[in-house]
Amino acid sequence: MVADKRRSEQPRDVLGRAPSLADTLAARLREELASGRLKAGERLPTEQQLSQTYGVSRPIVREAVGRLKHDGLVLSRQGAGAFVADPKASSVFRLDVANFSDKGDLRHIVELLMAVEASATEHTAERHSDADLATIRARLNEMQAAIDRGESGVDEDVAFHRAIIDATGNPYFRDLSEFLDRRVRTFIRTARANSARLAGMAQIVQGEHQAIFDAIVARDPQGARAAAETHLKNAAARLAIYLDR
Amino acid sequence: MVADKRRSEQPRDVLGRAPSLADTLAARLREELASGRLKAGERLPTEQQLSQTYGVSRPIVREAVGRLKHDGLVLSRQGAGAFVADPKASSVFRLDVANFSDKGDLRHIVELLMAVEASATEHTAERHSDADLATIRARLNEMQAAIDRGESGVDEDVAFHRAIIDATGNPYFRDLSEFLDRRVRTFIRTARANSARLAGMAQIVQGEHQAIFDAIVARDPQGARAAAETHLKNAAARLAIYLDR
DNA sequence: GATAACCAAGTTGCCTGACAAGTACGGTTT
DNA sequence: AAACCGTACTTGTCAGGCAACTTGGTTATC
Repeated sequence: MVADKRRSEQPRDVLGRAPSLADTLAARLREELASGRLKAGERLPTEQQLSQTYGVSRPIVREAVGRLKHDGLVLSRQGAGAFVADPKASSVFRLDVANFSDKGDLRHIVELLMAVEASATEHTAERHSDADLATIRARLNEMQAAIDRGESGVDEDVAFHRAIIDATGNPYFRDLSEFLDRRVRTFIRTARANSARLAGMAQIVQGEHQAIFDAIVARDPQGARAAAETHLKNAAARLAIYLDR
Repeated sequence: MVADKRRSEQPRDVLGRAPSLADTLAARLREELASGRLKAGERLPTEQQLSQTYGVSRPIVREAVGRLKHDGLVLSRQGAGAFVADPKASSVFRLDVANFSDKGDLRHIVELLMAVEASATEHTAERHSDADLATIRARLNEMQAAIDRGESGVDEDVAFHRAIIDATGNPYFRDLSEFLDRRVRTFIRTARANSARLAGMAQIVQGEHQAIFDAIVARDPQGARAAAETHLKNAAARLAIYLDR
């Protein structure tokens, strides 16, 4: 495993990256499936045919079809062929956040994040263990310590929310909100970077955190949900400020 | 950005399909990344090295790495190599529902479904158009018609909820709840198949639908959320009955 | 001596051709 | 008519090779 010394030179994938042939072919086939020209259970053209139709080699076709298989859209049997999978039976879900810079898109993401986090907070309020509570309290204190040190506390902020979500014991909540959180909060982080009003705002955020924590301690699900919702709503509002500049 | 430890790549024993080499290799590499032996920004071994290390041909390595690229875990630049992607920057999320028969897993799924649908219903109540409302009403009537014909109305049930979700205009709500819905409701459908108490229950369900619809019409977000929550909670309870038998 | 142009090795992207393993279908045999 | 079998077809895998691109060091130039 050779280490790359120039870590700052992380390749920018989003822009400038020419899509590979397999990528474009996979996209076209996906379109073909979505359009309904190929129905569930039907057989796809053979790799040979596909390679001729689209003018690429068979390994490329294999790679493209392999992705569809990976995403649960097709199934293949050696010797028989590849078949369109029944969407009802598909067990994988794929979420693509393509154009994150788009403001409408960001709003949609935040809405989903709010739905998940508010519900998770509610659940945690009604079924947390003592150990869960101790962890959450520790994160809350760390956030305060970061603020006292004059830092933004964004990382501690994330950790606090994550502790709450983890306490639900629901891996789907955990994974989904971790993903959404990362997307939204890295956005916030970069947006905040040039801001001067950092210190005061962090303390306001902390106050909202305290309200959430108190409701959890009191085992008050409704209150916890409400506190989480206002917190997230405020966060979205604060975010909007930076978006408009 | 991957959601699950129970990767579907390894034990695809569902239909007896032996996992392909590319599948298993992809799973091993994924493990390698998740374990942290390879950190973000580092370069992966070359395809040549990988093919020697794991004793497979280079096309197989390409296919495996291609899946990691597809899932946003790896980025590659022609001539330079393949690099571990920064999870923070990853823009794809993958949700794997591997062992759906597991009861705990089903509960987690239902919890997520409830979170998404309740929030979506709330949003629709506060910002629906007349056209949205007309569509939802149509679905409600179709459900009633199905019940009057003595059918279970499961399809119409799904369509009703889907109309509400669509009205939010949030594609992430739509896609996610469609996926979860499909998983849960096909389960319900098969569970219900042998049940005799079908007719009466369908009418009860319809009553809950009516409550949701009324709250939406009244543009009462809180009421809509509450109605949706009770409906989903009841649905989960009804489901539990069939699970326990 | 510092800087710019350049070259060679290494790497991924893609291709052709081939063989093995498994499947489907039609013809043959019983 | 039913069971059997062989052949063509399809996917899974491998080997080797060329083109495009990146990188780092070397050489040429000022």
